[in-house]
Amino acid sequence: MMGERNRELVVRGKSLRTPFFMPDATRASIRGVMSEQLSACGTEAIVVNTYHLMLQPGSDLVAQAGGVHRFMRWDGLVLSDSGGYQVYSLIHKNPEMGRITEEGAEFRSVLDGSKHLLTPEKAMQVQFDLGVDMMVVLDDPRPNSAVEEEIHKAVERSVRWAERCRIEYDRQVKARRLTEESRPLLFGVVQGGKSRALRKKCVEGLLPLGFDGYGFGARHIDENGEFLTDVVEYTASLLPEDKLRFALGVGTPQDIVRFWRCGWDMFDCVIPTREGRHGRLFVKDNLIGDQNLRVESLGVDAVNITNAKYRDDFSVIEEGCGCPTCMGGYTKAYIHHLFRVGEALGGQLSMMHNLFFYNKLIKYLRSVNN
RNA sequence: GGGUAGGUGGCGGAGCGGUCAAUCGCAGCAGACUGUAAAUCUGCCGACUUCGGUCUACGGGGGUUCGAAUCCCUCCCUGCCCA
Repeated sequence: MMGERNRELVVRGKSLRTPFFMPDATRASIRGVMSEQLSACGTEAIVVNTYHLMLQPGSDLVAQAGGVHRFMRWDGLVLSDSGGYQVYSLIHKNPEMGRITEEGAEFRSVLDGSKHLLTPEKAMQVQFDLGVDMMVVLDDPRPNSAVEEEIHKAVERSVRWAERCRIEYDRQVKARRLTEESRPLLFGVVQGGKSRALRKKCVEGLLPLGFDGYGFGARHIDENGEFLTDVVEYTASLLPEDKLRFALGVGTPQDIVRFWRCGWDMFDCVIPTREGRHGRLFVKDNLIGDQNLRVESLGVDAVNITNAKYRDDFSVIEEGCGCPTCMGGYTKAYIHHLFRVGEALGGQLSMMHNLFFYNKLIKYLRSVNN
């Protein structure tokens, strides 16, 4: 098992314990949840997106606002994703949305069709303009179903892009006169799909560049939805113990525990917010007492609040839950009603419950003597 | 009383001789969602079913036709206009 699993780190003057979960505020917002409420849910750090904020409102405007923290009124930590995921979710899934060249990713804007070139250097500059606490190199993720040759090329390109990011990062730190204490952390991202050899090759390319932490990139499940335990565990074993290990886009409560057991300690995912907004609420956290953290015994369940059976269920989502929604006494019948009539408050109450649930899971992981 | 437009599945509303158990939207029932093109998307949505079909259906009744939600007659009922 990995070294110290529950440790405190200080990033730009703010402390944080591992492991931690960051909800995705892609466009500098957790759709309808205020910062005060986020904190009440136990959230300590969030993720914003380079690509989306670059297009709208533009990183220069965020800089003008005094940085993303001030802009969105969030005092906690902020990590920005590089736009690497959009290389995958937009371009690889829809070739008409742009193309990848050695220079960078040429996006056709999802907003108006205009063209935008996101180079590794640009990705760094934008993230510095956003003024985030943690940033990620631009990478080139590929679907796990891609042929090995394609993933091999993506690994090599990701390493070259990581190097360009590293160079631009150092340039920015110097130009902005940032110190060791005030500089943001920089994460490299390990690609390589399902292949041990390619993951290793990628790690070997990234380590000499010296990042503050390393991410597990691309999907962690295969085409059949099976968790790639071997490659997830193997990749973690290749990384220095004193570096942060960031499982990008992870995941379901079960997958977070799986990753954590494999040695990863940072997570971000849209699941708690998106599924909450879609009416799926996590309940029945039975973790307490199971020191082995067997995923099978997690006891995580979910209710679809839009189901007709909740129409007249006047109990809260989960008795004893400390989230703002349950503590506030909002019943299932009420939330059900809000979804029925299309009121945004239904999604907001649900997102808060799910975020609290995720943070409760994280707190439990911190408490487990590993 | 006269004229006129209509009556289609829970609602709205297509269809105007066969390929109609009937486009589509809403409502309803369930599901999906993993570095957010997602307050989105998918499936089901007359009854029964051994899922191949079977039955009852487009206001009621009666015709024409090989065949009618679609054409004709008649009755009933709505909306609008004129008295």
